[in-house]
Amino acid sequence: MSEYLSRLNPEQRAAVETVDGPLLVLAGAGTGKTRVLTTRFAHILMTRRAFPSQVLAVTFTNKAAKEMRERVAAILGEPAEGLWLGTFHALCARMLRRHAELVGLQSNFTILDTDDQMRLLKQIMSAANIDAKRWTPQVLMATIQRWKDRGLVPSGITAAEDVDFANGRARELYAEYQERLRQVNAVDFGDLLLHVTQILQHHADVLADYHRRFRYILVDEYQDTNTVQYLWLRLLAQRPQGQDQNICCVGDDDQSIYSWRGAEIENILRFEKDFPGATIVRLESNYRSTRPILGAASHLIANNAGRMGKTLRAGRNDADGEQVQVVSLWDSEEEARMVGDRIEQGQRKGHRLSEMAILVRAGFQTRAFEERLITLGVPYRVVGGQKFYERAEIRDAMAYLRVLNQPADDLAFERIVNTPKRGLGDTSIRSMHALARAENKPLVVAAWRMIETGAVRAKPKQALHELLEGFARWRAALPHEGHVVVAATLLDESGYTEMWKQDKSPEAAGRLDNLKELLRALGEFETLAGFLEHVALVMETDEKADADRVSLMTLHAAKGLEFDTVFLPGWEEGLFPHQRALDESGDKGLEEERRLAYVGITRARKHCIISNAANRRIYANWTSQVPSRFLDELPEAHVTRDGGAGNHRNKMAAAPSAFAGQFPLVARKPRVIEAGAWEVAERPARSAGIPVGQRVFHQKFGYGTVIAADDNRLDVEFEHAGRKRVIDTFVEKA
DNA sequence: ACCGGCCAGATTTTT
DNA sequence: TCTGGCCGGT
Repeated sequence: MSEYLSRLNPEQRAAVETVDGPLLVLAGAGTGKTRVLTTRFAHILMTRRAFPSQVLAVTFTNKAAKEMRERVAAILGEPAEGLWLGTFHALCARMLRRHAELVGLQSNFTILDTDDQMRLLKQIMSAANIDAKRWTPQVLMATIQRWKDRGLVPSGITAAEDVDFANGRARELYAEYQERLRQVNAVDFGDLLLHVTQILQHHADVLADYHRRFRYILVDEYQDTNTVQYLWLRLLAQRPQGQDQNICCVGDDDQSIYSWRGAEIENILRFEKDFPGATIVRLESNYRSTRPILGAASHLIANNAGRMGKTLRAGRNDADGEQVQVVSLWDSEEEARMVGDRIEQGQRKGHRLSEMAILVRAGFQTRAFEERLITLGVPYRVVGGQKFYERAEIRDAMAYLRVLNQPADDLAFERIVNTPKRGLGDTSIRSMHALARAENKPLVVAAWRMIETGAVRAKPKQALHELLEGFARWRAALPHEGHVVVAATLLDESGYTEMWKQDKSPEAAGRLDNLKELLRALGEFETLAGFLEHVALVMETDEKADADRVSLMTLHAAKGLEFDTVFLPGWEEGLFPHQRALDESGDKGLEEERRLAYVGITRARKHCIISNAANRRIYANWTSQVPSRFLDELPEAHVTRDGGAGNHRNKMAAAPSAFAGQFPLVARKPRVIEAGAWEVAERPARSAGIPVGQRVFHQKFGYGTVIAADDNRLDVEFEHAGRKRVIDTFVEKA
């Protein structure tokens, strides 16, 4: 037996060796999904069932694609060349470049970023006289994206579906948007899938060609596919009667957390119907986490209806371990202190910071933890957040490069024509637009025309002339000077770098560094066009995961990662589950939130600490928070509860737990420390019951008398500020 | 053409 | 509380 097969357990082997016919692999968290996928890929090649170019392997992220490529190469013992392995978008971009003319594009089309899309939509909306206050371009963009996710072209949208926006004009605006994109030879992300699907549907010869080419199809994270991705896959996988449909989809319905982006969990639930005769293999042996962690996660997710059904078993020999801990705290600041303290304790025990993570529901939550970690001097990194290629200076520079590459890229030209300021305001740009539209020519052509005809004032005219001549010069220099040198020259001569050198804001220096980094990245590509394609599709730089740092990120960003220790703060109603998910999607929304909780817990290998705060500052004021219903859904057998502060939901938890004190980490120590040493001046007494009639002092409102008390909230008649409701920890007895 | 002040909004975001 | 987008003044 081949060596690579011997390393698999029986269920994994079944998933690898079932090569012919449709196969769905339901892979629970930590069950070796990636190993199965890559081994299967290699197995197909090793057994000579197909050449590398005859396998189509699709992922959602570039990271996953990269990892698969590397691991397949490792098994094969040589770099895997000529593969069709990549993200949905990258593969579609590749296909679309080959057949662009079938949808009215040229093969050198531009892939727009969201800024460009937004600008285009704003133009279209204002041209259509839509009240931008009532109907925002953001909403229109989301609407169009959702249609594209569903594989709908403008003509495919029924009037009934078009009622939400601008009195049923969204469809018309969508059509106009698509038309404008075609005029500027550009596509947005959604178009990559949409156009290719259209091509495959309407051009039998093209489809037949891909059918001949792809003998095996592998799909990762199938639970996250949206409708258009599903259609695309089905078109490629479906074969005439009698031929095997060799499609293998790997996924986990319990980890579907992207419905708000158009993902359809139904796709995975419906697999057997879509592909009759499909085999289903379940991977349930978890090699990542301890038994209590698996027990907690399984018990929680069992509250969801409509699952494929799957039970995680502990596959590790050392699976016994510490209970999952639920810690209830007074407020969000105390929560941050608790997490910070435990991180320090872990550090003292020799745990690596890179093996600890704080996973939050919403981005704003990271701030409290950042502040705390800074105070403690604990290095951390925030994963996600603003990406390199989303920064303004990078987008500007990219726009310059796009114009250099393709003069007809109107959106890019528009972005930089007055950046840095060249005295070209609204008026000049609008007349430039008008001319371009009238003659159906790109903006640059219109700009030249305006210079020739003197349709602009002297000052803007000269600035424009200088810019256009610059582009001609830089473009001419490309062949002999190379793209890196030309790019550097361009940024200097256009005045762009000078703009940031003049800028006195504290970020300016960093921006100049980023521009240097951009040039370095550009140097790794042989052509400018290749670089632009890469940036449009990848949108991330290779992160150097060098230093030993705590990771801070959203639960969404954490999918697919794992850590020894995971902190899951903020388990409070309204925050997690998030109110908006409940409002907008009801029970479905709740179930997705629960899956998110499941994803969070299953990131942990050994220690999982869940917390909630009774009070949290949201925007300006303190709000009292009800503990999350998910806390009640955790099984007592695997959970230790500590700290009753404000735990209204579960009275039992307020009583000392039978396990309290058994583990050093569970002790109430953190709270004792903070009470004595932290913010004593500002936050003196923990209420300890302030009686009605008590005279009190408040930092902001001054002196007053308590007239009513309701749990932790006090109604106080202040001598100067009047009657206010305050949280009791904010006052002291006077 | 540009700057400063005011008001609304504030989840998640693989490409 | 903080930020970003829009409007009105210079």
